[in-house]
Amino acid sequence: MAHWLFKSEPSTWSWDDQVAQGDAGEEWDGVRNYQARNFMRDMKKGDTGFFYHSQSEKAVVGIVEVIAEAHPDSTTDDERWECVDIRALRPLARPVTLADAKARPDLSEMALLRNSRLSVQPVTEEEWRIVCDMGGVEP
DNA sequence: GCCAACGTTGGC
DNA sequence: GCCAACGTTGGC
Repeated sequence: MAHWLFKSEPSTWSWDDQVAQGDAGEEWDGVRNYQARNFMRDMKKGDTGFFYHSQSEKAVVGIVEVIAEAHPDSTTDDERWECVDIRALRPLARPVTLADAKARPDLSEMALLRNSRLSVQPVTEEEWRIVCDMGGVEP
């Protein structure tokens, strides 16, 4: 099972919005970047990911699960763009901030730190365990 | 609010 | 196919 990171501006789509969708989840639509789209195409049902708040908060706040694999993005007729569906699994006991992650030498290779503009990113098994541990949540 | 980094577009 | 111009994102 692979791990990922989904980035969102809380003012546009927040963790609370995601939680409100319950187990039905929601499309991760609106992505218009090939790299991010390609990562979504690689996702499998049951993969898990971090939900990251950009802008004001800059922290991983929750864990989500992929519940539907890549399909056309309903917000556009452009067939190039696809997205997955995700649902909220559980919040982190303590959000892991960007500053927290930067302070960890063992997270220095994380895509979040190396390419801050990528909105959907892969997370390695090791990074997954470290961030879950820092956040006080079961991996 | 600014600016650096990066992706995309379009002219040649 | 290259590269300059432009737009967007996100950290500070």
